[in-house]
Amino acid sequence: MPRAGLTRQKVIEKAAQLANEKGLAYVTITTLADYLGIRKPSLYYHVESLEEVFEELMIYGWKHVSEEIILELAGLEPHNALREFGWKFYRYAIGNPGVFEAMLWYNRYGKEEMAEATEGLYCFWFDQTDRLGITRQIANHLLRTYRAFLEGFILLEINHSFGNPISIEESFAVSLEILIRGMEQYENTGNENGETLHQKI
Amino acid sequence: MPRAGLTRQKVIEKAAQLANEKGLAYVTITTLADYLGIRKPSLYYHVESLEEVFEELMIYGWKHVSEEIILELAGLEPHNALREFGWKFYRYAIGNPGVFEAMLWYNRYGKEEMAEATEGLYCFWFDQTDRLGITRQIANHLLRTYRAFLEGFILLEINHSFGNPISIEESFAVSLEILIRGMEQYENTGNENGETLHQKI
DNA sequence: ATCGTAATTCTAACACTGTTAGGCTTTTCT
DNA sequence: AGAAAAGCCTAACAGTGTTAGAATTACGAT
Repeated sequence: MPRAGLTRQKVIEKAAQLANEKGLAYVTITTLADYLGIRKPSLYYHVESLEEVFEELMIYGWKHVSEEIILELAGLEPHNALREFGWKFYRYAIGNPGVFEAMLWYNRYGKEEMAEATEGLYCFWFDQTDRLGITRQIANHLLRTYRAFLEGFILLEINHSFGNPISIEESFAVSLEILIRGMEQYENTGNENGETLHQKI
Repeated sequence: MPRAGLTRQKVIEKAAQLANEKGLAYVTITTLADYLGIRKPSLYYHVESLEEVFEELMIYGWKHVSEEIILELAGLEPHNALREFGWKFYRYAIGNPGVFEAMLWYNRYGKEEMAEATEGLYCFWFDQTDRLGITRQIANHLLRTYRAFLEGFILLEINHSFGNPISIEESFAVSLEILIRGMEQYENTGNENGETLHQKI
């Protein structure tokens, strides 16, 4: 039997593909092995368990979305930057629904790799809130607000949980305006020098 | 062998208990049968499948949360009503995490029973938005905003996905202020008479 | 070139799921 | 009391993730 020439990286990438095509729940040891053209037990040479595959998918997703977002949002006015941040995240998640589902498990595993993958996002966020004169204390709360909304909204969309026929994109647009306008009440109340960077959400 | 004297209702209630104690993922045919003191196949006399159990849990949750919320929020000023709505939902979900997880699947099954269970919530929502002079069109968008944030935030909390040690309740409080302040930009722009009631979200 | 070793894939088997088939008791109704 | 239905059981099946261990393939040094 000829070898498949697999590597851990390729396994994860294929898993990402499969998850995006058929949903994360479809990714099992069986289906993934099939998709890779090998037998189930052979997978365990590259990966420790199914759970580890999901964990890697999570890191994979946050790494990619961080890169995309940070690269393209430098130099925007804070409000616009935050709006575009929302849209970029949204488009990535809708375009990669399976990987997004895995991203939801962030912090379930306390890995260093995760901190590295998202460090750029934190910097970006606190950069904007600093420029808006928002306390670091509040900025941390607002980050949770933003994250909760984004992940919640996209999860609902992916699960087809919006029954109403009105435009989902329009709902998302309105929601961003709500958030951006809502945080104005906390602007220009903060110190110049933030407390600590590299916070977890 | 003496009978357990079970009924469909009791099975669902026990499933809810189990889900809240150990998490929804812990609820399986095996564990549930064990918890009820019967053998696995006996469950199928009361219930069609495991998926049906989850579906019933979802309806169960929405029914309960609707009742709680609507009963206690009559007569409040709209902004306060919305704030209290958020808190009531939050406390219910945190107090019943397993049932809440099942509630996330809303609209995955297009059941009539679901529409009935949540009808009260819709009425409550549109009652508040009407009084604030918000268009029904916008009110539908805002409902999605609110729902996405609530479900997203609670899901993150339940999954222990907030790594930062700062107070989660305070984050929730700040978030509600964001939402309530944010929607002011859409107030007093609507007609007196709403379009249609009983909309899906 | 060839031998030894390590890397990669395999088959076989295990414990665990949800689910179905069919038998045996207990309850309920006439 | 007798018939019918309801409620629970044991036995078995196909599917899952996972482990053990044998069989190949590839590679590096002699």
